[in-house]
Amino acid sequence: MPKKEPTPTRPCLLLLDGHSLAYRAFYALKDANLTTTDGQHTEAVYGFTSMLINVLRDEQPSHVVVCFDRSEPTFRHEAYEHYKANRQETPEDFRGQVSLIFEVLDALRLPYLSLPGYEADDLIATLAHRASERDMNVLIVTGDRDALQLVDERVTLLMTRRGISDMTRFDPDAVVEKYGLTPVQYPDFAALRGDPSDNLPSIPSVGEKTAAKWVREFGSLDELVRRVDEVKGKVGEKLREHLGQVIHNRQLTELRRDAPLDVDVEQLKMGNWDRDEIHKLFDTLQFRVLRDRLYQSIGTPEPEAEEGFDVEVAALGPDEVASWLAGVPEGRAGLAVKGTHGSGTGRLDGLAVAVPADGDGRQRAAYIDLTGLTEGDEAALRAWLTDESKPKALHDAKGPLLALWAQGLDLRGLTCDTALAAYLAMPGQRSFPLDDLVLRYLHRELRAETDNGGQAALFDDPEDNVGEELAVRAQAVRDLADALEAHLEPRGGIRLMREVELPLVRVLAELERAGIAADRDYFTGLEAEFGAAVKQAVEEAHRVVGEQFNLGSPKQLQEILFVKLGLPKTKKIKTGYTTDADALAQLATQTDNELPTILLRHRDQTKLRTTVEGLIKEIADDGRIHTTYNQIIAATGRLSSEKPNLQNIPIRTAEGRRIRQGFVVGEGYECLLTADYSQIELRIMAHLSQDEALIAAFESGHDFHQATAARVFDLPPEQVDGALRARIKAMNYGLAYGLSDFGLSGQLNIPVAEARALKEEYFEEFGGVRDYLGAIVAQARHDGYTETILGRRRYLPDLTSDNRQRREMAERMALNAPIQGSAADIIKVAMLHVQRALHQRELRSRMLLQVHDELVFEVAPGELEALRELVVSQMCAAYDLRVPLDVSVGVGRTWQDAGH
DNA sequence: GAGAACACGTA
DNA sequence: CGTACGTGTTCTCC
Repeated sequence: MPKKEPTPTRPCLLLLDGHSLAYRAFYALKDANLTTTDGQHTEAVYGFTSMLINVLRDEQPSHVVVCFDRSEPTFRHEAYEHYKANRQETPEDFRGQVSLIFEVLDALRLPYLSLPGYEADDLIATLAHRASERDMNVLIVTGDRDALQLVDERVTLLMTRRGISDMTRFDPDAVVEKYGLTPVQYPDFAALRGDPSDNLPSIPSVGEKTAAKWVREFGSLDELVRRVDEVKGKVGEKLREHLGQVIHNRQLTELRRDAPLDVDVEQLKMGNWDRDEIHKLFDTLQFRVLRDRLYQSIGTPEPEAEEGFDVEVAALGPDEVASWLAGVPEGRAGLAVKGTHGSGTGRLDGLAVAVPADGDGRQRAAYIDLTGLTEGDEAALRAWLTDESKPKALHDAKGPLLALWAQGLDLRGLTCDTALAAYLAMPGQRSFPLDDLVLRYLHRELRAETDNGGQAALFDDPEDNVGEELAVRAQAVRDLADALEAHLEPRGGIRLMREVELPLVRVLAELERAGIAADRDYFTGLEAEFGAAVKQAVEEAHRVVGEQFNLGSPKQLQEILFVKLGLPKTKKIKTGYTTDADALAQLATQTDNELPTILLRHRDQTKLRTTVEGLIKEIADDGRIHTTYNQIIAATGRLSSEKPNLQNIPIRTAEGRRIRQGFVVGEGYECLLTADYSQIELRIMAHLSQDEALIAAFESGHDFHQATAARVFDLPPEQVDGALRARIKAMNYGLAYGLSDFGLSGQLNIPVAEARALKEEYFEEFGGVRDYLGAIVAQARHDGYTETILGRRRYLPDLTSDNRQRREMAERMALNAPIQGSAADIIKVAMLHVQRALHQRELRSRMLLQVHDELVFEVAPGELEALRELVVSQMCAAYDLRVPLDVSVGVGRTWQDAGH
């Protein structure tokens, strides 16, 4: 669930443990067996460099240094002769890779260091200490748990989890959450537990659990030693017996913060790397893909430093919230929250409010720690948050809203969501990080400004740092809301935001919170059944081919199908010839070999099995599946659904539909109801094109495809057979996607010439459609964007590209965007109206899902007919098209039964 | 190990 | 050489 709110980037020293990371990389990639052509192994240097590139990209440190161990004995060896005595010899293949890492660091102009007698950890501890004293933030990257002791308010630890780039971020809270110990307590714990990797002995029958329990109970090892007689039982005896050893361990687990390093933190500032040298080195190492990644991710030098935010933040203590909120000036406040959210719920830890500047022009903000509120505070905060007349702005509000709800709070008066506004301004972008938007629209850095420029003002109390960072975000959101509205206003996007997208946030949050009930036992049974079918298909395939192979590997499949069996070649793809379902179906008809059919069945069943597995994993404790809707992903204005994606649950095949039977009505409700728009995109096409023949086809009362086919082939509708209808149906739908003659021919399995002729015949009857489609592309090329019925834009700069492929792609997008996008507009409006009507009539029934043109509801007892009427009327009336909107409804115990 | 490529489900 | 998505698996990287 947890999706952490991003924290602002600020100047910081990045400290890496070279050997620790190199080893991790080596072992993670050992099976990959990476070597250059002359046999030099590169697993460690490759993995280390790959990780380094990512960390530099993601963390954007201002200073960096990589610390290495030395081969000489350290002070720990002197104190304890068996220190690390159990270490295995360095693997042969690892040899020489550390010096290659040095070469990479040289070329990147990144400093690295080591010191005789000290381990990298001690150097890191020392430098972290020195940087802290200078008010810098520190980020440590290592795989060594000993570094946990260094974590504090200013020092964050990224510890590799499994491999090398899968890292956990530890701030003090995270350390406590994970280990139940503070960072300061960690070395005490490590001493008690012992450490096999350092060869520190442990106390017999005392493991991590007991060690941690003692440290928690007594607070520290010192205290435990002082009161060691209080420890009862056998373990107490063992402890007393080994106390000397533990105390000795303790001297070794402490990292030295006073290593005599002759280096000033300021010397570690990042510089520009040597492109030539990188090219040469990567040539010898034969890093091709990595070179591209390097240049792509951090190839462009930093933009010139921008100003930060000048904001005065008050960390509100107990009983200060009410009075502070009472003094908030008129005007829109910016909000920023600290917490996590996902799967229809969340948690809120803190909240920053930035208010309009008053007389002296100084920006004011407050940070409210949600964990320490008095009753009065909470009442005041609740009143302010829910006061419709207090306008507020927030970035990506749906998650915070869920977090507020989980806390028993609510939010009203939201007049701008800066992520939504940015989405409407730049619908093609797929993410909208606040710092990027701030740079783009406000020409500022997302950080606090100080009088001395550069470095952020840091408070003495590190707690205030969280507050300050959040306050900066709140202030940025406030300013950004104004800037984005000013941008959208002349482009006609304000109404769409205020009247559709913004109110929809709450509706989507309600859907996510409700979730849909799942029948876990049923799904489990289904999974087993699909699994058995997969197994059988695998066995059959192996038998037919006469050898074992991986059916899930397109690469091996190509080898089997086209080389070993010599079957006809299929469509070319990058890596050879496709083995997709179309191709396999083709092969099945072309040859006598039963393999393609077996493979198709295997694909089917595998897909179904993994779908069910994915669903089972997402069933929450309440027995329901809570998807997350993304409102700011799809370039056309549609929603998307993730974790899990409930917008692609199978429906086409009977086998697939069985999955829908696992989505059931929840406890206390009567049944599920689904309502979907029939042919909404075609109706929109009729509306937009104003083609009278198409409009007439919708009004004829006949089946639409049948009616259009009748017109094209000049037959009475009753005489249109299935084949003719299918042809025109493919045409009807294809048009909205920019279907080519070639594509149509492929789809209908007819020659291209025939497809072209069919299209001609179609357009003879529906000329308005052709005119419209041509006009829409021309308009989009002229304006640079398309527009939906509600004025939602999609920008398509490629319409004027010299590259034919790109241009034609953009043309198809231009054809489709107004149609798909208008359908998205309509169902969004429908959702708002339905939800409003449900509340107004105080019905207990609730909306659960949206699947582009379908809504799914859970019907409360006795409300079926009222709900049906409400839903149909609201959906039909959502928008006034030239043709009526048709809605069909189904009811049943499961999603499948409620289908139609 | 991460990222790309492939394959496939929905509207 | 039909649009829009999200997810799972395998393979490449060198």
